[in-house]
Amino acid sequence: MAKKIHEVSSESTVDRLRASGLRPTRQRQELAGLLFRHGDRHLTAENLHDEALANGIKVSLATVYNTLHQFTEASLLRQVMVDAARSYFDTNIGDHQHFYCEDENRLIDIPGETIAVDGIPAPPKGTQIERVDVVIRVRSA
Amino acid sequence: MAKKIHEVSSESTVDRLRASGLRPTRQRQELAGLLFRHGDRHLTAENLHDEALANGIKVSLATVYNTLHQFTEASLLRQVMVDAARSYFDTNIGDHQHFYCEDENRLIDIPGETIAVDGIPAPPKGTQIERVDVVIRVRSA
DNA sequence: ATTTGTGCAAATCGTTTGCATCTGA
DNA sequence: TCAGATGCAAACGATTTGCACAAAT
Repeated sequence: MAKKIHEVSSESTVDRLRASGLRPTRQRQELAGLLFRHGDRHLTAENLHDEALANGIKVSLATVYNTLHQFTEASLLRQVMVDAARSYFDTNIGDHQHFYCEDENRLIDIPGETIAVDGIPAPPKGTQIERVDVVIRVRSA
Repeated sequence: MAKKIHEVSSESTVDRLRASGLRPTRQRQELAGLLFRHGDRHLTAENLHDEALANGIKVSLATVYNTLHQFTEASLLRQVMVDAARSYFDTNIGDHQHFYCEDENRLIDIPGETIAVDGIPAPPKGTQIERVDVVIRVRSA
């Protein structure tokens, strides 16, 4: 008989998924558990897939991609574009910006209160601002 | 006898390449000619390749990629990361930022003087700021 | 002469999709 | 029951690479 090693789902996770109109399937609960258990995180689809496998969670890479996009659409995650090679997903959906270490491919949060963008021109006719993204690229000195 | 329809190379182009430590090969001169002939532009590798072919310039897509990266490294171009699907290259290397129309996948320059980022925290220990990128994502209202 | 760049096609990488099977409501 | 999810493998599109050939210094 297998021992239950981890407990990644929870009441709140289930409710959160339901509130977003997503069926709380086993995979979504387990992935949400990994994503939101610890604090703010920045990870790629591969990262999450590896982490799932390492935690004994059976899920395909395709489902990880689907889930990440569904969560992003449901505003549970935010996608960060910094590297042409791969997409990062940020579990912090609050107002904030990022440092990006180009050497180590690592993202670091900057709280939204500390940073500000001034002098934004009126958006092009017929459009409205969706989001303002700031990426501060850094390298080892 | 074929008539010379276009004249994409020039003294300044050759000098510019030389100054960047790049051999002024036929392809690099012609691509540079296309890139910098008109004002500020935002284009993908495919865009440039198509444009080259349309102008009777014989160059492979692989060479276009190589050239774009070499130009970027030589600071003749700036790479803009806004879309996970493809990379844009900006012929404007001055201080400026961008609107990004998510509907039409179009970039619009914002002059550096009009926009400002305040409250940037000290960069992580051992690193220095390389560049500050601002992307203002807009959608049709 | 030697180094550097080019072209092509094949390889690679992250990501998406088609479809048969499963599962939650 | 049955719409919605999943898994797998195959498809995909953008980008890179290996290597023989060509061009620049």
